[in-house]
Amino acid sequence: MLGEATTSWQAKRREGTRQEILSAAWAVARQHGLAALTLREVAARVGMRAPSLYSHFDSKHAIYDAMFEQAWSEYEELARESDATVPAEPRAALRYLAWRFFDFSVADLARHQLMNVRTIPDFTPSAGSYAPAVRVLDALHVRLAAIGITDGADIDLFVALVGGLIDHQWANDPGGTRWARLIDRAVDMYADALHLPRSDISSSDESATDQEER
Amino acid sequence: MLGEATTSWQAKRREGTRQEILSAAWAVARQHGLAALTLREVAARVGMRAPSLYSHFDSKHAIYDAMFEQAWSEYEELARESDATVPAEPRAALRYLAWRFFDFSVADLARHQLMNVRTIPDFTPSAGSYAPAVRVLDALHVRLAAIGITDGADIDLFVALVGGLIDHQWANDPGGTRWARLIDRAVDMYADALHLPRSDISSSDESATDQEER
DNA sequence: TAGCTTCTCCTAACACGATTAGGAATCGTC
DNA sequence: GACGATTCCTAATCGTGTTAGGAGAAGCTA
Repeated sequence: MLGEATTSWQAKRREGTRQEILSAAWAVARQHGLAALTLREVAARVGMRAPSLYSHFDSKHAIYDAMFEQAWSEYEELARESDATVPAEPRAALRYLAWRFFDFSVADLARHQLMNVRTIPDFTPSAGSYAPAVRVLDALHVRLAAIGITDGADIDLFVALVGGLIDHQWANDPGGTRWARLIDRAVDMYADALHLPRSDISSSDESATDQEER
Repeated sequence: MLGEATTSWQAKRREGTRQEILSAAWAVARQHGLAALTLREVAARVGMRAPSLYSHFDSKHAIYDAMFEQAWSEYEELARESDATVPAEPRAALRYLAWRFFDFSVADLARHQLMNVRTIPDFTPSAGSYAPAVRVLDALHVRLAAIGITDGADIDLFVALVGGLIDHQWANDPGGTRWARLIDRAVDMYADALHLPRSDISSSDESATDQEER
C-alpha cells in the first residue's frame, strides 16, 4: 500500500521507460501525424504490446497530456536559455519574441498542433500539464512589461497576431516562408500602433541576431 | 449502365435525403463536436442504419467534404448578400470585412473547425468542395483591390490578423468578447501600416452598421 | 400484367482502434 | 526461500468505419 516501497533506482528505471514511451510517441506523431498516433504502434516501437503501456500511462490521453507538458516545457527551456539574448530596444525585442515562438512552432507540426491547436478530439490538457504553458505566458507578460506593454488587450493582440501568422504558415504554405516574411512588418505595425519609440539609428541592428537568411 | 435512367423527381428525392443526412450531421457535430460525429448517430437521426449512408456518400470523409462545401457556400452567400452594404470608405470597409468573417466564424464552432482548422485527421477537402472557399478568397481580393490593397503580402497579413483573432477567441474565451473587442483596433493598426487615408470626419460613421452593442 | 433492372435500405461480418481482466514472470525485501 | 509489488503478456470487450450480400419496392419494357 505504501508508495515508497520502490527503491530510487526502480523509480528511475520506471521514469526511463516512461520517457522511452513518450519519445516513441513523438516519433509516431511526427511520422504519421499527431492524431494518427496509435497505442499499438507506440508500444511496438518500445518493444511492447499496447496494453502494457497502461502500466505507465492511464490512457492514451495521458500520453498526449505528458507530451503537451513536454512541448511547453521545451519552449520554456528555450525561452529561458535565450532570455539573455533578448534585445533591449523595444521593437527589436518584440521581433525577437515573435520570431522565437514562430520558429519553434513552425519547426514541428505535431508539436504545434498539440500545443496550440485543438487537434485531438476530447483532449484537454490537465492542470498540471498546463503549468509550463502558463509559466511561458507569465514570462511573456514580464518581458512585455519591461517594454512598457502592460495592458491585457495589447498582449492579447500581440499573441493573436503571431499566432495567426503561425497558423496560416502551417495551413497554407507548410515548409515555406510566405507568412514568415510578414513577421517583421507585423511586429512593426503593432509597435507603431502602441507608439513604441522608433529605433531611427538603423533598421539592421541586433534584431537579426539568430535569424538567418530570410 | 446509363446514368440518366433515373427520372428527375427521383434525383430530387435522392438529393433530398442527401440534404437530410447533411443536416443531421451538422446537428450531431454541433452537439457532440465535429470530430465526435459518428455514422451510427447520423444514420439514427434520419431513421437509418449506418451502412445505409453509403448509398448516399462514399465515406465519412465524403460527408465532411460536403459539409465543408456547404459551410463555405454559406459564407459566400452571406458575403454576396451583404456585399452592397460594404462601406465605401476604406477603413470602414476593412472593419466591415473583418467583422463579417469574425462573427460568422464565432457563431458555430463545428463549422469554424471544419472551415479553418484541420481538426479531422486525414481529412482534406476535395478540389470541388474547395471551390467556394476559393471564390470567397477571390472576392476578398476584389474587395481589397477596390480599397487599393493589391499586394499579396498585404492581403496575407490581413487574413492572418483576422484569423488569429478568431482562433484565439475560440481557444481562450469561447462565447466571450475578449478578442472581438480587439478587431477595430487591429484593423486600424493594419490600415495605418498600409497608410490608408484616415477618416477624420468622425469615428462613428457607417462602420457600425450591423454591429450591435459590442 | 409479367419480367427485368435499379435503387435504397437492411443484417452480418470484418478490421482496427482503446481499454479491461486476469495471469505469469521478475525481483527486491522480509 | 516465501511474499508482494511491478511489469509485462494474452484474451476479450466495446465502439468505430466500412464491405458483402440480400430483400423489397418501384420504375421501365414487353
